[in-house]
Amino acid sequence: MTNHNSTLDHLFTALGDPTRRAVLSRLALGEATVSELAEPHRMALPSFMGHLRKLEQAGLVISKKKGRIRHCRLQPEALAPVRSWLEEQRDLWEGRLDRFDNYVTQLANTRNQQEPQK
Amino acid sequence: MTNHNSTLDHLFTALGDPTRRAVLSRLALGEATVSELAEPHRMALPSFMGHLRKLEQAGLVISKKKGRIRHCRLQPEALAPVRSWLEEQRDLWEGRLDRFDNYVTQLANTRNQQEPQK
DNA sequence: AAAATACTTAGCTAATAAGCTAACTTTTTT
DNA sequence: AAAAAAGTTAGCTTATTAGCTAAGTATTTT
Repeated sequence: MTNHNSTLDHLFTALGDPTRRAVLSRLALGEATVSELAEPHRMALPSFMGHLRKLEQAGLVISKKKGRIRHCRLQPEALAPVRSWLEEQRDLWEGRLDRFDNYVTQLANTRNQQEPQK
Repeated sequence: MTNHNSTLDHLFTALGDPTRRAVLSRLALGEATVSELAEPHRMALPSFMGHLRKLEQAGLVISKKKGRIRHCRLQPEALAPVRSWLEEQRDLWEGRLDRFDNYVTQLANTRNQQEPQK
């Protein structure tokens, strides 16, 4: 295939897990430290860190360490490629619907001409 | 967590693979048989069927067998939960920005009152 | 009736993901 | 100076994913 878009791969994969989506929702309310983010999830910290790492790799979260504390925040622009892909798909699909409309319209016209009264 | 939404899990996971996204783009142009869908992908048929199965499990594709041929088509409504989730996230984030704006504005006012000229 | 087509099923391998515990490093607190 | 806090790193287990080949089952075609 011409476009193996690994950015979309990483984004969609990151979003395909409930823990990770919960972290994003939490971060939408404001910055948080790793422990704060981890607290609601029944999971050992190293396991949770794995999820956080995926979110960072997808570009959805950015973090910076101050002293012994790591602060995380959302990078909402990172969702742009996802939105674009969805819109692109919608356009494709609507394009198809339009063509189908044209076809039906044309077919109706043709029929009216060929069989004026049935 | 209160909402372990496995529909979103399946959808995002299905979208997180380039072969599967390519199949969706292809199907946006119109129905196709399994072999037609598989043809552009350098992959054995059983491997490809695995991808198709995931798309069906996510509800994105519907197929029906006529004779020995399986015809597939897109189910575009299936993307709705994805769109909803994205909009929900955007709302959350914009909500936060609004609150931040208010905070900054308020802070500025307070400063003006406390330290009229610095 | 035989051969070809279009999947399907079964079973196997290698890689990745998700989780854990234990031990370690670096700040901060006391 | 010692203890607590907040991550990190290392290493291990289990489950899932993605791919393959070989063989099997219906349906058409010839």
